Amino acid sequence: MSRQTEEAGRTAPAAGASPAGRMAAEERRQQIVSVAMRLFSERGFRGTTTKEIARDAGVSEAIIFRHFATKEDLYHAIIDCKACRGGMADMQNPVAESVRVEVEDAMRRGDDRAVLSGIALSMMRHHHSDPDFLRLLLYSALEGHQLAQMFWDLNVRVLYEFLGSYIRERQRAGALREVDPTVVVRAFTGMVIHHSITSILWDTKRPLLVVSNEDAAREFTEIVLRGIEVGAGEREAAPKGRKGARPSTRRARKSNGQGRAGVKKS
Amino acid sequence: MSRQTEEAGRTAPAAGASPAGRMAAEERRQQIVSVAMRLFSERGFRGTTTKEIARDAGVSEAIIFRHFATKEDLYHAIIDCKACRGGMADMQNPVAESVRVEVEDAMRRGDDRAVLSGIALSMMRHHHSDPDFLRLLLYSALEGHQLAQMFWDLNVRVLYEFLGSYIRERQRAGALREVDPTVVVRAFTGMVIHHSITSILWDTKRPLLVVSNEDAAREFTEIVLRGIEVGAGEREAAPKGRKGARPSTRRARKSNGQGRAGVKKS
DNA sequence: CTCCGGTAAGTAAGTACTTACTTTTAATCA
DNA sequence: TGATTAAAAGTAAGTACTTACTTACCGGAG
Repeated sequence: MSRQTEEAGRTAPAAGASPAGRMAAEERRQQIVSVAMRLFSERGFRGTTTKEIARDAGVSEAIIFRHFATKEDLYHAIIDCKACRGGMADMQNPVAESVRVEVEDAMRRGDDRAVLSGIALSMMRHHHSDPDFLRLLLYSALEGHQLAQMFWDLNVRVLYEFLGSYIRERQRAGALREVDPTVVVRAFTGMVIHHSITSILWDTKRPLLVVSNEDAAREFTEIVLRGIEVGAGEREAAPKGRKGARPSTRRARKSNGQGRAGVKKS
Repeated sequence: MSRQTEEAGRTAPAAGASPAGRMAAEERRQQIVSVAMRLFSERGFRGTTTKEIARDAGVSEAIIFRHFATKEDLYHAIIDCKACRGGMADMQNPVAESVRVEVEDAMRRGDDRAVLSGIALSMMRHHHSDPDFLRLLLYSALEGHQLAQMFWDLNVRVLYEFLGSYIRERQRAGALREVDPTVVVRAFTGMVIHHSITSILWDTKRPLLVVSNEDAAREFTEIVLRGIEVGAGEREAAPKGRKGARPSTRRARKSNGQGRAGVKKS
């Protein structure tokens, strides 16, 4: 008993503002969702108890179940609140919208560096500003909840099509060499996402690499772009590898045409 | 139930006649560890019950606690069995050893492509041959268990030093441009690990990219290497970014420690 | 008064872990 | 050889506690 004194101030009848006394239903609902999201992201869905959520929200456990029929329901509320947002597909988010406009503008100019680093920076900023969401997503993927699938379809697939078709276009324009665009997208997003995950999840104490988001975005962009630009000596020639390496483009295009690599039904 | 007939035939120490139920202690211990590892990797440590482990091992729950004092103990047995193995640091593993020899040989020859694709291929093969371990690691990192930290220190740190110092050496030799080697390692491992995680964890149905480990290793290697090789027109010139991009090397070299000329061997 | 946000005190089904007991195995000894 | 014995593999049925979820009842604002 009286365990909630620490957090909620126990409705504190004192004249001062009671921090979490009585809330309107919708307000309380929001608060529970946000507390639950934090805890799910820390301990996973299975690893979080409704009692913990209640304690952190400063209410009794029964309140949770007044607002949400089941724990699973609470999870779905989080999805509704979060799943669709946060990626390039998020039209509602004004920040993401401005990034999209900026990136699409760079696309029109053919400024590959601005395109890639714009995307990378927007992803990294999102990851770092909302690390809980990254953890939530990872847990969701491991635990097999639908948040992961939803995020994948709503954001990742969109990004692959968006970036992939841009790369294809630039290849037709002769600016980029012939590599499977899907491989390039995977490589690029791999750098970015792995960097975020690493610095948020693993590399916290004694970090191997400390770099600002801006610098990281610039470096990654530079590596990938140099990696896929047509070289000085291969402007008009057949797309061949140099320096005695295997002509790696051949294989990739083969695996592309051979089956269902990358390109979907369209 | 004859659930236990599936795994681990019989005890075999004395003349046959073991009715497939009873095992020698060490054998049973091993079996429990392997069952637990599978379940932990599927549902996480918190999400797996000792009852489930017992059922899948075909014994009663009490047997688990005869072999392992606590559930946590069982987790530590998994660490002992798995944590140190599986990376470049694993000297016991003959396969990893041969890869290491191969890669070090390529390093001596200065064959950058063989170095990078050898490392990438070995990582990817390991991920795909033991996907449980990848999931276990991710769960471990999220749940804050020490397996993650141990793996990080024993494998990731080693790889960063190993690859990083090679890149630094090749930069001194004038073969690679001046980027922070740590950034390059992060970019490269990011491609590889993200690709593994993506294809194992997320991209299972309707995959965005289907590519063999060999092709992926070659493509990633090609992108990164072209990305960090000195360009045709910048052999002797000061290392500057081109195409109007910022000179991204500035920051990176600062954190690197500004390597002097001093060519080693090639 | 009467909603309605809030609580205390449940419940049944888990949870990790234990106890008390039986069966199998293999070495020992009359 | 074959009965004796002790240790180890195994089990059924617990214990104390936690879990998601319920029920019955407050009390202050409109």
